[in-house]
Amino acid sequence: MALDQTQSTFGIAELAREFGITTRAIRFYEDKGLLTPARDGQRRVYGSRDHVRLRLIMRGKRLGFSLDEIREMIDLYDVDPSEVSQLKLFIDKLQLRREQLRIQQEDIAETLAELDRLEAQSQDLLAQRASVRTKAAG
Amino acid sequence: MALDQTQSTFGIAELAREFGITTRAIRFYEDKGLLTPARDGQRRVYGSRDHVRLRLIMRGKRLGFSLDEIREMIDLYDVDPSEVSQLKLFIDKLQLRREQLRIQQEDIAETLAELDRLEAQSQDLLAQRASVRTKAAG
DNA sequence: GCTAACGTTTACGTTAACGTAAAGTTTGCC
DNA sequence: GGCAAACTTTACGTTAACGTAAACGTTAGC
Repeated sequence: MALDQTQSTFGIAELAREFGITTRAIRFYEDKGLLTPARDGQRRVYGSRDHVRLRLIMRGKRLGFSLDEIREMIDLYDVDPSEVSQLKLFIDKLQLRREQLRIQQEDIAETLAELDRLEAQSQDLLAQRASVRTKAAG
Repeated sequence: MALDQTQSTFGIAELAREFGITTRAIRFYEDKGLLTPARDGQRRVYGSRDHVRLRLIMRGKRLGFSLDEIREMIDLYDVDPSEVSQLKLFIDKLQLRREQLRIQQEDIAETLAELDRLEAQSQDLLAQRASVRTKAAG
C-alpha cells in the first residue's frame, strides 16, 4: 500500500490531533449539527465527508463566523436542488455570503495597508537610531 | 459653516447611532480599555481619536477578532517609539498580525471560489429547468 | 488479569460580550 | 416648576463555545 490513498475513516482522537482541537470540541460540533459521524457500536467513526466538514468549520472559525453561520455555510454544499424556488433562495444566500466576504476583504486590505505604514515608520526610526549610534561610536 | 469640517466631539448616543451599536456596548469598550473619552462633569465626551478607535473596533469585530486582540491592534497605533528594543518587539507584532490577516485572505479566496462554483452549478440547473418548462409550454 | 489507550455519556463550570433593568442626575423647554 | 430626553452607575442575566471532571465501557498488549 504505497499509494496512501486519502484516508477514509478516522477516530475522534485522530481528528482532534490533526486539527489541533479537543475531542470535546468535535463532539460539541456534532451536538450543534455540524458533524454526523457514523457509529461502530458506541464509537464515532468519521468519514471523509466529516473530514471535509471539519476543515470547513475550522476555516469558518478563522474568519470569525459563529457555529450557526458556519452550519448555514456548510449546508450550502448539501443543498437539494430539486425545487426551483429553493434554488433561487439558495442563490440569494450565496450572494449574501459573498457580500460579507467582500467586506472582510476590504477590511483586511485596509488593515494591511495601515500595518505597512506603521512598519515603514518603525523601520525608518530603527535606521535612524542605528545611524546615530554608528556615528556616535565612529 | 458650510464646510462641515470633520466633527470633533460626540455624545455617546450620537456615536451609538452612527455605528449602529448600543451605548452599553460603547461603555463596555471603555471598561475594557479600548476607549478613553474625556468628561464634561459626569458625561462622556468623545473626540475624533475615540471616533477613529471605534471605527477600528468595528472593523476588528467584522474580522472576528476578540476585544483583547482588537485592543492589541489599536495599541499598535499609539506605540511609544522611544526604545529600540520596544520597536523591534513592535515590528514582530506587526508581522504576526500580517501573517494572520494573510491566512484570512487565503481562507476568503478559497471560500469565494467555492461559492462561485456552487453558484455556477445552480445557475446551470436553473437554466435547464427554465428551458424544460419553455419546451413543455411551447 | 491488569493496565493503558481510547472511547462513551452526563453534568456542572467558565469566559467573552454584551443585554436588561433599576435608580438616580442633569438639562432644555414650556 | 415640572416633565421629557439624555446621561450616569450598579448589578444581575444571557448566550456561545467550549473546559473540566466524574464515572463507566472495550480493546490491545504484557
